Amino acid sequence: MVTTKTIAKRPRGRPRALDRDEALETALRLFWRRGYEGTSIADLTEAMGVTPPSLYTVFGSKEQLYREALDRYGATYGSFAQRALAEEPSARRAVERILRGAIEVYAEGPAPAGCMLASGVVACAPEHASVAADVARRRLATIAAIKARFDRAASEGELAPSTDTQALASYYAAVVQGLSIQARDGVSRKVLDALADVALSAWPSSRADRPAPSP
Amino acid sequence: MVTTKTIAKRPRGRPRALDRDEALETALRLFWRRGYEGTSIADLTEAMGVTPPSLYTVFGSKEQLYREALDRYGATYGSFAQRALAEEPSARRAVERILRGAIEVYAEGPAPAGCMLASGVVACAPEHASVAADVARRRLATIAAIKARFDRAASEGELAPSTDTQALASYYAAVVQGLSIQARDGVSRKVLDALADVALSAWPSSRADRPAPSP
DNA sequence: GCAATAAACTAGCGAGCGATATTAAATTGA
DNA sequence: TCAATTTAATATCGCTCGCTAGTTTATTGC
Repeated sequence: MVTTKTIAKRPRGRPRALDRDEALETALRLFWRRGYEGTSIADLTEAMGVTPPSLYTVFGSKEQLYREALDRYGATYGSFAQRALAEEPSARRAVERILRGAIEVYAEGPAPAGCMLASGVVACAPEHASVAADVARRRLATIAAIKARFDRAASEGELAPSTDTQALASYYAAVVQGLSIQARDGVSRKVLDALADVALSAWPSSRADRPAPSP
Repeated sequence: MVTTKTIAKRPRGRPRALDRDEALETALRLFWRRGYEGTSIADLTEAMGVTPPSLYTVFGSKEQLYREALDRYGATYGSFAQRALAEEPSARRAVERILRGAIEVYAEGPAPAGCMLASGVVACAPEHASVAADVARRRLATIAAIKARFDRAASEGELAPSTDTQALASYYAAVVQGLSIQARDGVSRKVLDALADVALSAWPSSRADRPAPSP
């Protein structure tokens, strides 16, 4: 699925000069840094070292290439969230790992800064509405994944059964989205880490045993 | 400063047919909804009901028009934050009003959704780097304004002197930025309000009197 | 009324956009 | 060796981009 398997006998015609995987990584980084509308076919083909027809033969269209780049982002740089949700023993620890992982990728990533999804297509021309809807869907899916982990935590007793898991998931997703913007704006890693500390202090069990005081 | 004063005697030539203020509001809404790169001069002139030369006579260039639209946004739709910081008696109440005000504007605004600044130019083509830098500068200025209010609160005793006001300001700014993205993605106002409740529970004085328990 | 002034519109600039028809090059099967 | 097959590069396509030179229209001062 990732590459043309070397097992299959070489097909008939002229062999591919363009390495699909490598070209996709190149596209990912360009789209990540410049966004969908800010990246042109000329930018992409130049960075890949090919001419437009090759790109279109392999990827179909700019929009299809972008979606594949989003898939790849989710499977690589952006995979820290679902890995944390799947691997950590508690929802609380998963959230902490997500925030630290986000800072790691957003502030120290390969070249750009911020999240390709959170800081991807947000406002755009109406002719790109379907791309924007796709990106929005992926963002919402991340929130849903966090909520699912919180629901499990509620059923297991880690969180009170009355916990508003939807709100809590949206909340931590919002923090991650804010981290993405501020990482791009050049806010230092030290401040981002302290920001995450504050965000983690809102975890319900930290205050479950007493009512919130009114200032 | 806002309009050509009616006191001054009419200038010599043909009078302006394009209402500057009205045209700027039109531009603001288009840029807000579609972003800088997603809005074309043709979009703008069509919506204003004029031809390109009129726009260029009045506003100079697309980039200058965008910056003026950002100014106008800050003075109108986006003014809730600095008004809250200036008017509320405590930093805590200012923060609460900022979050509620953000939800109000982002989820119920005139037509678009989200914040023109937070969801404005984030990733873009290198030729628009100066616009991106301007937008980033405005976002950072908002954080600085919140921090200044927190510093005052620390000096007045509302916050502990040891409070990391920079982190706390970045944190609430991040929440607002996340609200902007999620409002655009169609997250319901009910969830956004509950999200804000969680965010407010991280306010330091809510937990200042005891150490955070480790789960 | 008429020159001066200023803003409006017509028409189109050069450049870049995403995408492709056409042709040349490289490999396999017979 | 050579037809068949597949990909790569050349050379654009039609369109839209931000922007403007040149002309027309509306108003004021004299």
